[in-house]
Amino acid sequence: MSSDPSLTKRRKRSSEEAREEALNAARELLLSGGPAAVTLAAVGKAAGMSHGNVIHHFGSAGELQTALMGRMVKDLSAVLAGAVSLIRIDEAAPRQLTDIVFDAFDEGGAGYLAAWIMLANAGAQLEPVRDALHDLVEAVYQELPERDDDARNRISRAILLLALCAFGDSVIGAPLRDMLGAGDEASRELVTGVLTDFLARETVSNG
Amino acid sequence: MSSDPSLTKRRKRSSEEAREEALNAARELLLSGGPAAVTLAAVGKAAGMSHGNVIHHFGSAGELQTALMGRMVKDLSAVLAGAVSLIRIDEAAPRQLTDIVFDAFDEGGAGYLAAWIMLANAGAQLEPVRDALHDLVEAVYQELPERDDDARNRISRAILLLALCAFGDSVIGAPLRDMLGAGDEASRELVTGVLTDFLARETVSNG
DNA sequence: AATAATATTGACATTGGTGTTAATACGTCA
DNA sequence: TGACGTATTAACACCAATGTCAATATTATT
Repeated sequence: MSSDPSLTKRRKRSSEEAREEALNAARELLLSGGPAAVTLAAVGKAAGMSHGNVIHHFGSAGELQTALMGRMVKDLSAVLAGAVSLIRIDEAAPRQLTDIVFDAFDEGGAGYLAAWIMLANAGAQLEPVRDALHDLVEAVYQELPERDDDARNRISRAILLLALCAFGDSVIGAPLRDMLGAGDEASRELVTGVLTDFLARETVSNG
Repeated sequence: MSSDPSLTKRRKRSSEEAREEALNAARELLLSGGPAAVTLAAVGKAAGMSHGNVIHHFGSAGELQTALMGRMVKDLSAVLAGAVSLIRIDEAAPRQLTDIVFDAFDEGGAGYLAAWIMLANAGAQLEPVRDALHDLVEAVYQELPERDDDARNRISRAILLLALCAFGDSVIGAPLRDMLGAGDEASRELVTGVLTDFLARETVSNG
């Protein structure tokens, strides 16, 4: 009775596949149930494997967490990087930029994951985003008619505001918009309007 | 050996005091170590009491968590409400408004706590903030020279953007500003500039 | 087909957080 | 001062999550 061929239904994935499926399951669990819901047993069950197998592929629960953070940052960076090639400065540019960054923080719950990273004191994990943001600033800058330090500075500030709003909206936007009686698109329209000014005007009043 | 007077140094607080000290300890633990650091034992130790006593005052770990969320929302609402009386529409108003709301999210780690609430799927806990935001919108509105539906709508949008940025900056602002080479005050200066336009201009481009 | 490599599992030990309880110390009030 | 209410504690039981390990199934290789 120790070996019953009819009942054996193991599925053997490659190491990469197993990790990928486990990470997908972990991400969904985090988004649906919060950090506390991401346990080895829960991830294993959702991914169709034993919790011991999850440890086998990641080493420990902490390393699974780190891998999940790394994957999210990688995805977020990739979306931003992919957006760079689409940048064109015309009348539709502000809304396009807004949608790209807002979508980047929405898709796959990147904003939620970023918040989780910050709460877990793992801010250093966000480092790879730095290059993506720099590339984004540079791409917009190169499209400007007049290029100087002030212009680059202006773009940099615009991207900062855009990222802050995109992040904020992805995490707490829904209840906030509801409280203020604003529609689903309110945040994006708002930021689009601000960006339009930023890209059009010469300088920005400060202090 | 069951009673040794020389070693007894119990400190008996009132029920309110005990709860308050425990909540303060819990908040600090959450900010310094993340959600996982908020355990009954840790809270008890930080507050100078046994973990059993924490349960005695809150009923359960979950109720301690709920109480902490409620306390944070109450504090945040109070700061916003207290700001209402200070609102004056003059040249310094935008920066003043910005500082009030940014400080509200910074003080006591309100932004971090709000993010934690959203991650824990407890968004309903934020409900009391609704009134505070409405009052803030109304206060600014009453200071406007021309008052109509469009004006109130404009204020409402401005408060939305302000809240989004204040929240975002409190949680992820530091690393973001660092990535973009912006100074500590960059976010506030940025939002102040936007608010200045919002309060000055007639309408806002949308769509 | 046989062998090697490894993905996979189930059972177990361990740790840590939660919650219970009986006993005890502290403050209040008669 | 003595009694009462309760804040407080230590010790315990319980459970869930983590991690270990030996055995087994599955795929690839020769």
